[in-house]
Amino acid sequence: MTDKSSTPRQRYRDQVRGEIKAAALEQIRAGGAPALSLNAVAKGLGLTGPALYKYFRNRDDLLTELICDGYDAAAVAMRAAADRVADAPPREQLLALGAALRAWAIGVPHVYQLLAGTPSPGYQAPPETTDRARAVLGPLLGVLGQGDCRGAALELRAEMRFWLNDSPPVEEWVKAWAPDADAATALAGTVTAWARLHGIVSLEVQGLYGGMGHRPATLLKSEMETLADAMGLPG
Amino acid sequence: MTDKSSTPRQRYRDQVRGEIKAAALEQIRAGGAPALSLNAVAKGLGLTGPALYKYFRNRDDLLTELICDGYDAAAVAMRAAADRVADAPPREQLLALGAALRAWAIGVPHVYQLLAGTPSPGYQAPPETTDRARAVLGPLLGVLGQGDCRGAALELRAEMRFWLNDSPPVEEWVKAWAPDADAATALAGTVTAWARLHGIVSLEVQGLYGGMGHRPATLLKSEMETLADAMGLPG
DNA sequence: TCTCCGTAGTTAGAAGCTCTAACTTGAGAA
DNA sequence: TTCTCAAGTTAGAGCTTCTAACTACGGAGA
Repeated sequence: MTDKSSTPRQRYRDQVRGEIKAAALEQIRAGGAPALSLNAVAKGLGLTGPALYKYFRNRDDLLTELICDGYDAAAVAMRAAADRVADAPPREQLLALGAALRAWAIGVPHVYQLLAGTPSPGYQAPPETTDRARAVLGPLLGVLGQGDCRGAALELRAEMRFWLNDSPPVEEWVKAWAPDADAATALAGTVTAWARLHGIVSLEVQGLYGGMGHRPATLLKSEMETLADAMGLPG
Repeated sequence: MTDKSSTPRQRYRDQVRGEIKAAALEQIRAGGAPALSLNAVAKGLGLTGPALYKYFRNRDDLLTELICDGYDAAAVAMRAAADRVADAPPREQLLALGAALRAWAIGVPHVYQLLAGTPSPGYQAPPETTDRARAVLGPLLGVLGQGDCRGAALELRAEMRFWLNDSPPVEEWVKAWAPDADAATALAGTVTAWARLHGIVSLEVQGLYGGMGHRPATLLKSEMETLADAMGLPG
């Protein structure tokens, strides 16, 4: 069986698709998702506008692919960070994962905004983004599964148990990343970490700290340390 | 001196401006900020497109006004909540303020997204939004100023001192809302609360909890309780 | 080697958008 | 009662997404 992706036509097609995506990202970097113009992208590549419709069904299709690529890149960054500190104590792992997500996000703020925002009138995120988002958060499950809820987090953990019972995919996801941990504990810690990280990072990439004199890194460190304390993470 | 806002011309003008804003908000509610079309708004009011330019300089102008209105509404909601629990212990005040912001946001999710996102290609938030955002967070200063940083938050507080020294408007803002508190402590607690609230609420209004079985209210309560613990708030 | 198919790219154009310019009309002010 | 000026109109430039119909060429098979 001939490798389908290696016929000259297919290779050319893949390359052009890549160039289109790169040019589109550049436009989004300069002016946000609403500024993406297929016409301008085409012109930049020496084509006319309608030619792009041979490569992407429409504008939303292109955006969706960029969003999926974004999730994948974030997941790679998280995984790399997790590997780097695999032998460190859990508390340090949590700090490293938080710092990694922020570092990735501020390196490509327009991509982070793409993942978080509504890029287009009536845009609906396709279902496959859920899986990709879970891959980004996966490494957190393994770390926070080593902790233990206490105080106000107990109620949260109780609710996570219901969620786990209702949704087999979620249960599988947790089991895959934290096989030995109590699933509800890992999930409660991860959801908390997710919300904290997203709050800090999204305020930063949207420039809402503008004119604020503090460094988001300090806030992030403080928040991850506090979470490690609250979850009793050793290290 | 005749009241300028009561000449018939002016009253008519104010009313039409109000109708335009209401129709615009309705469009944004239905399809997000990028879906706002001045043409469609005008048609809905029985006018032709260009007529709107007698009332708003351009599309961004209208958006800016909607954003300012949004901040004002959020500030009113926060202030009302603060008044309602003025006699309660600080911990309960913090919980109430957090719940109030979330309740306001999920009541008008499109407005919250408007405040947080990039509504238009190249849109630049005007400087007056900073003051309005501070009015929203103000009540938190008074509550968290009654606490005390410890552990990992000490480093954050140290950074807040620099910020206070560098920026007189910030110092004034804190003094206005928490005159008797240590300004850096109040600020550190408020920035932390802000980031946590924004993380939880923005994930919710953007539907990123979609298919997640948990109730954001539980996460919010847990996070505010944890913060109250970390700041040693009595209650 | 020659033929033919299909894909890449083209132009033309519909329908929409923001926004400007120039005009008309009618309500309030003097 | 007259005059002024704001409100609203039409026309149109220049942009957008996206469809339809056409051309031309590269690669696969006879």
